[in-house]
Amino acid sequence: MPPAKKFGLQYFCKTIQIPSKEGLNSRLNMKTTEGDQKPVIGAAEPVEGERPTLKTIAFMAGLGVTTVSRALKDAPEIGQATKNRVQLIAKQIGYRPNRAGVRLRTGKTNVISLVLNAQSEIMGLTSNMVYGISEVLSETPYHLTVTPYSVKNDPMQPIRYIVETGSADGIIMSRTEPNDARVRYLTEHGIPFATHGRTEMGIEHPFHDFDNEAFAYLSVKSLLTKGRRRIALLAGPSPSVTYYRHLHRGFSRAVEEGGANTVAVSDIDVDTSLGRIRNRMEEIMSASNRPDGIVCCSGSAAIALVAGIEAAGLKIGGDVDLVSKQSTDVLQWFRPQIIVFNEDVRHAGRELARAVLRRIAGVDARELQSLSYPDEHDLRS
Amino acid sequence: MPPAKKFGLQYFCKTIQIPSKEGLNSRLNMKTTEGDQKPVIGAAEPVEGERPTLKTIAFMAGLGVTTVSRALKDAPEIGQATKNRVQLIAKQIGYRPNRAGVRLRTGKTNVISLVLNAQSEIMGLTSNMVYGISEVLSETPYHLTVTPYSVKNDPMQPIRYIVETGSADGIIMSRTEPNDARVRYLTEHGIPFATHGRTEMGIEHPFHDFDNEAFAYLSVKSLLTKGRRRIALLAGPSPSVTYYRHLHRGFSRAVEEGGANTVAVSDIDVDTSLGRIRNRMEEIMSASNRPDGIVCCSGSAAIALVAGIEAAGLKIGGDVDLVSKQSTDVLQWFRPQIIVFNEDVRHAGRELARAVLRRIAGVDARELQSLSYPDEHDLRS
DNA sequence: CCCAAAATCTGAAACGTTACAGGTAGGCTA
DNA sequence: TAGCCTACCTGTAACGTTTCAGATTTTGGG
Repeated sequence: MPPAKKFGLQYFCKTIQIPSKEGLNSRLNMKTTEGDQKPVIGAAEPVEGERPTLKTIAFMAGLGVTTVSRALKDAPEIGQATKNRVQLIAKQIGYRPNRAGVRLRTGKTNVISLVLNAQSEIMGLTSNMVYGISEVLSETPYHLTVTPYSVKNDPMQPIRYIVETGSADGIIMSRTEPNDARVRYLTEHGIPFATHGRTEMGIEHPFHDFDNEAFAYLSVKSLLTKGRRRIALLAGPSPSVTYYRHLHRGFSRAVEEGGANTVAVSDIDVDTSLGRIRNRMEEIMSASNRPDGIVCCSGSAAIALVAGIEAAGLKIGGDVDLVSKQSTDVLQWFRPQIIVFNEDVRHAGRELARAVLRRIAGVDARELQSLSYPDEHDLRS
Repeated sequence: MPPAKKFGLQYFCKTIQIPSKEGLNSRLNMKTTEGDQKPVIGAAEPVEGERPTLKTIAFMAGLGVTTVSRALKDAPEIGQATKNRVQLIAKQIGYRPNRAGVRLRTGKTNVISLVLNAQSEIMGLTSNMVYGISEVLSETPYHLTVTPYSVKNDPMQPIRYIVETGSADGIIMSRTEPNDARVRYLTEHGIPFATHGRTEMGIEHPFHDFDNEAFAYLSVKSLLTKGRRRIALLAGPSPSVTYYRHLHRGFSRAVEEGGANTVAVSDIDVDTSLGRIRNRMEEIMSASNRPDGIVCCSGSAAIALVAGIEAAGLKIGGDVDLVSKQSTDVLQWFRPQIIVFNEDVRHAGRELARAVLRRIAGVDARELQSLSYPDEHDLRS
């Protein structure tokens, strides 16, 4: 808004109280259009097109840079009239603090880093997570940087990098493990973070998690009411990621309560390629002791799974029922329709972002732990 | 690596040539553990746990900060022996330039910003794009920040923000329009960028695009060989995004060449919610002049589309054939199986990242334009 | 063996911000 | 009126880097 800028400059130059001679001179070492000419009053004017700094405002308001800095952050030692004036100028000329300056001086980066595993993309997870986080950050001075790492690499590597180079004020990470080296490391170093998923290591830290135990429990219950007695579970990567345990806990509890039987699904998990899931599923469903009810914890895996079932010549809804978690709504339109529970990953992103921010603000970790509950949708209606 | 650090320090302190008195003293104003004590030789040692800076290396090597800075970037005015020594120390103590320092001094942010529309998530697009870009950036000093914007908001807003605050060295953006205000703005401001998709405004700029014209052409051809004569197209948002035109061009050409007929699909495009696509599709397929062949340019839309077709009581492969573009491999396992063309979005991400980087390096825009060709997979085999 | 040129190296300044340690003016108390 | 306190504002230094304009040493030619 160049017109506002012009207005601001002219308007406020008029209202400057003439400062002492030294004060004035010291304010004149502003960038001039030509390098060598003597400092003249005119030369100290903010150059059109140059980004305004504290110095610009200070000159326009006839104040010191320090005063301006404090006025902008509402410090108590600055008079109200001055604050108003400074803040008005700042707004009019479109002042925005230089991030590099702040970062160099204070060490604050105003960056939140999302550390993700690039391989284990459960359909829609990354994007929804990113958008959820961004929604929250967009109203703050924080930027979001994304740091994916390959599943083959050490998950600690990006974390160490961030800590060593001080490149973020807070970290959000997924694929949390029961005994997570990253959680330990970050806690020891006092770096704020939040995890998608829980740990089991006695360290209190911010997290958001989907209640996978409830999901598995309810899923089995749902299969039981359909008369299914031989239930199988396709879970997360065993047992490295925590929610694998939650799934099994809820699953086993419901199976036992219902007096049903468990059919083990070996060799595949949610990380497995869809092709292998399909093939393995065809094998499993061709065996004599095949399950008649399956719980699956990923939408894309469910699709491969259905393909395998049908390749074995079986019919969903007839020979076997299927319940799946999904983190995007594609399964809604997938056929045959199956029972799904939605995990709202975008909501998780929002929660996680809020958690790190509040953690950075010093809130106790215990107050930043939340769970979201499965939300059943019987798509077969 | 604290052991290496220790080793480096001890080793090199031995090899320091004793510098002149002033030189030595001037080097002693390094951060001491206690604030007020007099500068002693020991106090100037790099503090364990503090991040090393140029000053640390300078002290250890008995050189000036300037020399170290130059030596690390292989400047010609530094002796080879010095360079080797400095670079060795830097490596041993794990020196990494402070980004805020560099950025403040040079204005270089070492950041690439991915500006995305949060709503128009074509299944897997965002994540694959992010991972593709990251793959390339991970071998450079660049970080990736993601700036999503709502489809309701002005697409220019995040772009303006980035330019005004100088928060990135380069920008990657999608949903390119024939006459794209962002492209014009960035070109005028001389900010390096690359677009996913082409413009038609006579400005040469780096881009990567999927050849949607070829995709549509080949798709129709494929339908024609199956005897389909009444062909419909579900395209991108009309006509704001450029590839809408490419799709139609390839589509029309093939339909004309084959002497077939076009069936218009109104009211819906790839941005429409899956629910509305399904419903609208049901209507269209219930009408008397329904198509018998459909080309669809998004995998998730195809799923909703199939649901609509089947809701109308029609059978894929029998009553109607479907060809779709997909940017992830879920359709592979979707049933009924349809003909798909893969767009490798991860590859696009890599291309785009390479393009911005080379653009930043000063390469001519015309050398940074690439197209990727449709890759047919008949999943029905 | 001397001097100029080339080869190396150097400190100071600057980028924009905030923390620190005052400074000044005005009003109040004694 | 002197002394002090409060309210408000100030300049300087520092964060880590690079650029500028030298300074010093080494080399080589005569």
